[in-house]
Amino acid sequence: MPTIRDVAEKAGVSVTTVSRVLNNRGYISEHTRKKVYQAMEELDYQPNEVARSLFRKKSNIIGLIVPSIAHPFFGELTSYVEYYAYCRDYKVLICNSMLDAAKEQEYIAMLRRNQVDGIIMASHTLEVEEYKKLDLPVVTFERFISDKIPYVTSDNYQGGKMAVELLLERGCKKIAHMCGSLHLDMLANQRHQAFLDVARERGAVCCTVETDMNAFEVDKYERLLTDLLTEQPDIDGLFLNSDLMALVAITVCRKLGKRIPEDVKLVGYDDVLLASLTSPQITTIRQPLDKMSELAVQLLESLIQGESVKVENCLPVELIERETT
Amino acid sequence: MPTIRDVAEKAGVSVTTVSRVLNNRGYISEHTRKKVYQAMEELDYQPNEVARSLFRKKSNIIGLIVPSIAHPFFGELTSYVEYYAYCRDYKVLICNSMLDAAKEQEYIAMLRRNQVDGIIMASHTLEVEEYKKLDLPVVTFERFISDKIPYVTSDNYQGGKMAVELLLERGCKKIAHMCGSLHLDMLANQRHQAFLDVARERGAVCCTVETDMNAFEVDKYERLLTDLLTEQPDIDGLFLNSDLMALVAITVCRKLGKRIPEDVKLVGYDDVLLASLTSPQITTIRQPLDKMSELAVQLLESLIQGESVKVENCLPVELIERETT
DNA sequence: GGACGTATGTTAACCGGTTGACACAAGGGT
DNA sequence: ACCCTTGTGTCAACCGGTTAACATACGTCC
Repeated sequence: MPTIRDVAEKAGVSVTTVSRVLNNRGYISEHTRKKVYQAMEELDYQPNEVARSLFRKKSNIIGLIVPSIAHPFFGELTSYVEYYAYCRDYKVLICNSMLDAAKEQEYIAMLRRNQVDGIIMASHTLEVEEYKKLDLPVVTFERFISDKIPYVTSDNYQGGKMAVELLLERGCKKIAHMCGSLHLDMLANQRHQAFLDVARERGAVCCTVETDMNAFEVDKYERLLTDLLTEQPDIDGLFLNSDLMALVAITVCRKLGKRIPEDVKLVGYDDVLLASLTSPQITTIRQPLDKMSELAVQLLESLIQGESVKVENCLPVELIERETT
Repeated sequence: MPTIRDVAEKAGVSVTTVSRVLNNRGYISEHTRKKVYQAMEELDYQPNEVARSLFRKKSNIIGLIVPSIAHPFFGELTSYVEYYAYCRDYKVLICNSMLDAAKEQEYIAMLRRNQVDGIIMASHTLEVEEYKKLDLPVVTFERFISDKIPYVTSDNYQGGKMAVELLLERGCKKIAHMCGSLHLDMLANQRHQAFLDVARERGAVCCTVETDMNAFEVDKYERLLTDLLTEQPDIDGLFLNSDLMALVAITVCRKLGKRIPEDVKLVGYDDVLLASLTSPQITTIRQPLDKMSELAVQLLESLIQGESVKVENCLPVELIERETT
């Protein structure tokens, strides 16, 4: 790899001059500028960003911690975050926490060692206190940590409400909600609150299935749903916290010989790409993932630049009715 | 952020001593080591990896270029690559080329600027020559560049062969293959070669649909498949180059009133998580993505360490028959 | 002829680590 | 008494850039 010295030599100028060209500061004649660019071209020179980062105390790298990029929701999220970050000249280091608290903490330490300018947290296995200690700019998805840490979310309560109301309107008598662990106070838990509130208000029978903390696995979903629907065969409405869960639910219903939407109705969540590609297509609550990701990147950049930002950033959800209701 | 100087001061030793503790070199008494560790603990010190990278000329970061992480295949791939890389103490910078050649080239330049130790390329929009010029360790997925650049692939010809043979065995008379652009000489094109060979050998009528270079979009697949199946309604077997395409094909067939597998049989490719979650579940050719990713990381690490490695790394595929055949 | 703007070079410090050379001291072994 | 091992410190150079301070040189304008 050629260095700035090689460029200077080749162009017949000083290192300072090359640096001035590179950073557009001070006086540079058109002639010299051309010579320098040409030398860079010939050497295929690329400035060493590691050296620049060290000096500037800014790496232009952000960390993104997700449970697993293999999960369609987080895959799409990552894709958007990377896109919007790159537009603002930030690179993304990815971390798959696999919903493992120790791993998540290790990742955070790693990101600090690597001097990332900020972190977007979409995995939350740690207690609030752990995040509060962080001296870095942080933006979270779907979790309130403190009034210093902005979060991006969508209107979970409204989403849960619309989902359940739709199920009841379509005639469901006994409904169930499948969600992740309710132990950590995630904003997504508001979906469950809405589920409970609406069910009570309308006098519907309801029950809840919490998937375990450490399981993001389809097998687990399948087992839980199979158990649920065999133990309580009169359940005729399912509200699922992700489209992936809904996808599994479709499979399980088919295996149990339950027709959708005749015998059981489903509402998923997220509206990932897949939701419209399944058979039947999944009725779901759409989170504006594109906008949410853009906003997260925007907020993080503002924090990095020392600006203060709104802490709560809640975007509207939308009911997309398809074929499972 | 505390520096090594702060640690030295707090522990009452010299910077050199702290560095020796950090890197386990030279003589250090147990007593001093403890003092230093305690100081690091108290300050919550993390060594600045940017400074270390600069000195060592090694960033312990690798770049991963994929078309889009939102695509389930590449999402899973990325997840595995990140996992195996992290096990070997490498961090991953992600790049979504979106199958855009200019973007891909920009990403490569960016990765060089950032001094990544190597690149895993799973997106290939550029001509072979462009990759040959790279002075970095590179491992590719599914593409032969030169005998200097190792590649990881699965047995594409065999995969194509098994897929088509299955379709014909199940009684298909007119089959079609949907694949990406055949323009660039990707190893995945061997699937198409196998498709043609087997079809000719068995005297089956066949045709091909190439998706456009720049389209990774489901809409595009849908349009192409709809056109195909309406213009040639006697097609009764589809071989699709990814499970995502197969998923779209299921939707299209349903819209056109064609039953699967009675009227049309499908074979997908990859065996991503989704393939077994759809209704009907997709018969597919399984690529051992986990092993392939691990191998890619292993190879890259070997290259980084200056070892020489086998150029061709081909893993076996497996036919997973499910419900679409 | 002096002031000023433009253009470039020289030098040195700095970012936060790592490393080698060398000095020095304490303790043990012979 | 001397050598060796162990433990620690000081100092300086280095990685590849950036930047401030200062010097110098050429035009040009008044």
